Amino acid sequence: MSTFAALAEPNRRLLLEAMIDGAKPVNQLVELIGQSQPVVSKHLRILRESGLVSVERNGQQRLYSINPQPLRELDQWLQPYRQFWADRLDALEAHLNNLPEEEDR
Amino acid sequence: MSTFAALAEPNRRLLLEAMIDGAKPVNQLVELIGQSQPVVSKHLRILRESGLVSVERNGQQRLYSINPQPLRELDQWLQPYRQFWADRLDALEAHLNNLPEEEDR
DNA sequence: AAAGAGTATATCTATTTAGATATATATCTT
DNA sequence: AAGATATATATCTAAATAGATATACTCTTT
Repeated sequence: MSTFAALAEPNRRLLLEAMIDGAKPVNQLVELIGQSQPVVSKHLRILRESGLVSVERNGQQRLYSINPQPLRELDQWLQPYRQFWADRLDALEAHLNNLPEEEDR
Repeated sequence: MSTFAALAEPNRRLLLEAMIDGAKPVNQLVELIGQSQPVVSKHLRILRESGLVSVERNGQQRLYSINPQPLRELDQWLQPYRQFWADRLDALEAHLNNLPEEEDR
């Protein structure tokens, strides 16, 4: 399944978003998205097969985490369209505003 | 339909890509993606309803062009994931490298 | 006004897909 | 080893969707 198709399902986007702050076991993901465990496992399988997440065993749990490569490619796919919403300086400024915060130095 | 769902269909992505260099009438788009006219019109309707394209009449033709707003939002959706493939400086550098070319000044 | 060109819509069908339910597999605990 | 816990898979069903075909609409040309 393409990255776009994998991301087309809202619950799968929720699952990804839940992993932004780190790897999560399935039972935590089940709670977070409020769907049955088999449904969550099925979505996770699709995310896995699309390369969007990786799994790691930890005892009887499986820890799912984000695999950034397909998202990177999505970022690149967007490239030719960026000309439509900004000239060079605006794009740079927007990018700087979007960067994660950090202490002054 | 969500932006993601609209973009999940390969022919719709082809249609969008065909509009990168400017507005195009339906018959040109039909040729470019090699699908029947009704199928193309259907895909264009979905792109329209998702806000990804705009139409303008020109005599008996309809000119379709890219409407960037949803793609912009997709770009913003990606933001929290960018930390996974770069630290701040790398991200900035990558962004600068990605900007459209322009003459020196 | 009639004919033709460009495009949209309606309807049908086959395929895909999300979620439900039941069950299997693997690990841990006692 | 038996039970409990965590997760995956199989099967079914209802809904969504892409493409095919037929037809309607609108503008232009004659």
